[in-house]
Amino acid sequence: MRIAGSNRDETWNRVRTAGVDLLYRHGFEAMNTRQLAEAAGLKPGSLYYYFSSKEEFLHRLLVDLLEEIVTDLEESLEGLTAPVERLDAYIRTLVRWHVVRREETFIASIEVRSLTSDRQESYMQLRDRFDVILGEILRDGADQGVFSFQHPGVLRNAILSAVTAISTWYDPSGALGLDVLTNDFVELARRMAGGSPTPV
Amino acid sequence: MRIAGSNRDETWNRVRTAGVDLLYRHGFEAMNTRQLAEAAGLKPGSLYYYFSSKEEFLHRLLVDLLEEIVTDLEESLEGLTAPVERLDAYIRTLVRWHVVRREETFIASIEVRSLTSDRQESYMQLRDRFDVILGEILRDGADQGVFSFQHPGVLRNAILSAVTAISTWYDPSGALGLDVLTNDFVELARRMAGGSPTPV
Amino acid sequence: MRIAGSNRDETWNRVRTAGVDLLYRHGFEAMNTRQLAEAAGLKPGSLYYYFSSKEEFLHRLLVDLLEEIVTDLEESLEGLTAPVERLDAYIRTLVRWHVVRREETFIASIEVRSLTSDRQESYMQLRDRFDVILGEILRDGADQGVFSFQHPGVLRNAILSAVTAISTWYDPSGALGLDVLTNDFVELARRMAGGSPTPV
Amino acid sequence: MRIAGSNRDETWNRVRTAGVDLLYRHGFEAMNTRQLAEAAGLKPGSLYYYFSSKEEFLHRLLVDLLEEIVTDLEESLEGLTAPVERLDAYIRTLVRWHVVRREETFIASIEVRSLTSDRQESYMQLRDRFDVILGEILRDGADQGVFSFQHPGVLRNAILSAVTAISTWYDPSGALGLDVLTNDFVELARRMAGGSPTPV
DNA sequence: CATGAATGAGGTTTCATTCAT
DNA sequence: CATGAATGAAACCTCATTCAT
Repeated sequence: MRIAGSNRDETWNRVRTAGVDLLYRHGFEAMNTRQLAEAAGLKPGSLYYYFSSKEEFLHRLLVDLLEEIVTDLEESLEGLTAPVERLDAYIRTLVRWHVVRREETFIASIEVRSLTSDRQESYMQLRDRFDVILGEILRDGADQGVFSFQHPGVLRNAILSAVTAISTWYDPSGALGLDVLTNDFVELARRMAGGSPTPV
Repeated sequence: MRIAGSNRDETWNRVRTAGVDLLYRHGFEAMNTRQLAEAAGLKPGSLYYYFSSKEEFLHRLLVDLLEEIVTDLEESLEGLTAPVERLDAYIRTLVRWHVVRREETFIASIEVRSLTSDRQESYMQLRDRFDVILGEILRDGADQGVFSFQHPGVLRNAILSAVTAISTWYDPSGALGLDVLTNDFVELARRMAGGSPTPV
Repeated sequence: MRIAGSNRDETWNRVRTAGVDLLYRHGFEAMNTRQLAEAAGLKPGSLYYYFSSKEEFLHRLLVDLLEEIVTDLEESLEGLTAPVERLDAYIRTLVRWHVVRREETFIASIEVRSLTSDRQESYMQLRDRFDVILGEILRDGADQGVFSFQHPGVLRNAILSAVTAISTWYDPSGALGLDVLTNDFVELARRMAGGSPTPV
Repeated sequence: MRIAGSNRDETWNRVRTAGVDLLYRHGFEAMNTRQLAEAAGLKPGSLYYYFSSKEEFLHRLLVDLLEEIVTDLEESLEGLTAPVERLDAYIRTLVRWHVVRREETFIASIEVRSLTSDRQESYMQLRDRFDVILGEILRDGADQGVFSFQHPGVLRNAILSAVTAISTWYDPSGALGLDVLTNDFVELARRMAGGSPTPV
C-alpha cells in the first residue's frame, strides 16, 4: 500500500507542518489525530509510524523548537561581553523567533501544560536556560553599573513575557516589519533594565 | 433527592470555585465535568442546573471577571487626569488583579480560545476596553511630552503582556509581596513609556 | 405556594391539552416532561400530582379517548339494523372523530407502541371492539346479500386504515369540510364492501 | 483490534439488518445505539464508522428504501397506458412491497417524523412522486370515463393509506398469501375508483 | 398543591490507539 | 510504510423522577 515515492522524512515533514498548524489554531486538546492525519495525507493509524502518542508528538515539537532557539541564542551571544550588547543580542534573537516562527512559539507558550508532568519537567529544565541567561546578563549589567532596577526576578520575567507574547498579537500582514519591531523591543528592554536610554 | 438546606447561591459558589481551580490546574479541554461535579459535591447531571453547557460556564466565568476588572479599572482612574498618574493607577490596579485573582486571570489569558467564535468575539469586544484605555493614556502622555516612545501599539502590547503574565509566574508563597511587585511594575511601565525615571 | 384560584381540574386540563399538543408535534419519546410542565405552567416536579409516570399519562390519554369513541360509536349504531345503514353510521362517526379530534386520534394511531406491554394489551383489548363491530356489520351485510367481497379481514382492515389515516393528512384549513369528507368516505366504504353503489 | 476477515460491506449489512429490526420493534427514539451495536456485533463507537449520527442512519434507511420502491413502481408501470391496467400494476407493486419488506415500510410510515425538518423535507419530496403517480392514474381514468369518484385527493389518500397500512397488520405466518392479498387490494382499489367491478 | 434542588441512569458521540493485512 | 476496521474509555449532556420544604 506504500505510495510510490513517499519517504519517511518527507512524510514526517507533512505531519509536523500540519501539526503545527492545527496546534496553533485549535490547541492540543481540541485538535485531534484524525484532522492531523487528513492534513498530512495519511490515515489515522499511519501516524503511529511517526510518533508513539499524540502527546509525545507535542513534546517533540516543543523540545526541538526550544533546542533550536537555545542554540541560536547561544550562538548570537558568543563573543559578546558587554551587558548592553548582550541584552541587545538576546532580545534581537528572541524577537526574531517570536515573529518568524510565530506559530510554534505560540504553541510552546501555551501547551507546555498539556505535557505529562515528566515531560513537562524535562522541558522546563531546558527552558530555564533561557531565563538563566537573561538573568546573568541583567546581574552583570547591574554589577557593572550599566543597569539599574529593583528585583532581578521581576525584571527578567517582565522582559521575557513581553517578548514571548509577541507571538500572540503580531500580525505578519500588518504594517510592522521585523526590523522595526526588533528595534522597539531592544529599546524597551534597555529602558526596563534602567540602562542609559537611546535617544528616540 | 434534595439535600436539606441546600441553596442555589451557595451551590453556585461551590461550582464556581471548583471550576476556577480545575480550569487553572488542567485547562478547559483537559478538565471534565465529572471532576467539576465531584469537587462541587454534585452529580454530573446536576451541573446543568447551573449552566447550559461546559463552554457557557467558561464564558460566564471569563465575562464576569472581565466586567469586574473593567469596572474597577474605571473607578481607579476616575478623577485622575495627568497621564503619569493615570498610568500608575492603571498598572497598580491591573497588577493587583493579576496577583490577588491570579487563577482567574490566568484562565482568562489562556482559555479565550476555548470559546466558540461567537462568544469569543463578544468577550474580545469587552476586553478591548482594556487596551483602549491604556492606549489613550499613552497617547495623551506623548501629546503632553511626558512620555516618549516609538510605536504606541507595540508599547501598549508590551506593557499589557508583561503585566498580565504575572499570573503565570507569581508565587504567592514567595518573598515578593503585592506592594513590592506593584511598585516594580509601576516603575517598569513608566520607563517603558519613556517617562522621567523615578530614582531607584 | 399554591397559586390562588388554581384547582385540580383546571390544572389537569392544562396538562392534558399541553400533552396532546406536544405528543402530536413531537411524539412520546421525543417530548419531555420539562416541556410539558412549562406548557402547562408548572414546574416539572408538580406534574407528578397529576400522573404517576409519563407513560401512565399517555395511557390515560389513549384510554379516555378510546372510551369516548367506543361509547359514541355504540350510541350512533343504536337502533340501526340494516347493514348498509349501520356501515354508514359507523363510518360517519369514525370520520368525525378523526377530523374533529385529529390530534388525539393521530397520537393514538402512533403511540400505542410506546406503552409497556401490559398497558398495550389492555388498550388493544378495548380497541378490538372497534374492529369487531365493523366485522359484524360486514358479515351481516354479506349474509344478507347486500355486501359482497373476498376476505372479511382484509376488507375490515382496509376500511379501518383508510379512515384512521385521515388524521395524518387532513388539513383543517384546507377546502374540504367535514361533511364533504364524511360523504366521500361513506361512499368509499360502501363501494369497498361491494354494496349497491350510490349514483355519483 | 481488528477482527480477521471483517469487511466493510458485510458489516454494514449487519448494521442495517439489526437497525431495521430494532426500529421495527422499538421505534427510533426508543431504540438505542448500544442495542444496535450489540446486535451488529460491534462496540457502540464503531457504528460511527458507518454513519455520522443515529438520525442520519435512519434517513439513509428510509431514502434507500423509497428509492427502491419508486424505481420498482416506475418499472412496473412502463409500457402500460390504460388507467385500469396502470392502477392494477401500481397496487400490485405497492402491496408486494408492504408485504415482502413489511418491516422497512412500517418504519418508513412511522419514523419520518423522527427526522430533522431538513431531512424530512428532502424525504417528502421524493415521497411525493408516489402520490403524484397515483393521482395521475386516477385523473386519466376519470377523464376517460373508466373511473368515477368525488374528490381525487380523498380517493388517492384513502387508497394509499389502505395499502401502506398493510405493513401494520399483515401476519406473514397467517393464512393469507401475497397473491390473495394482492388480488383483494386490486379489486378494492378498482371499486374505490368506481371502475367497472370484477365479478366476485 | 406546588416548588426548588437534586439524582441516577443512560444516551449519543468522540477520540487516541491497535493491529491484521 | 500504510491502510482499513475496529476498540475501549470517556466525554458531555438529557431526562424522568424524588422529596424536603
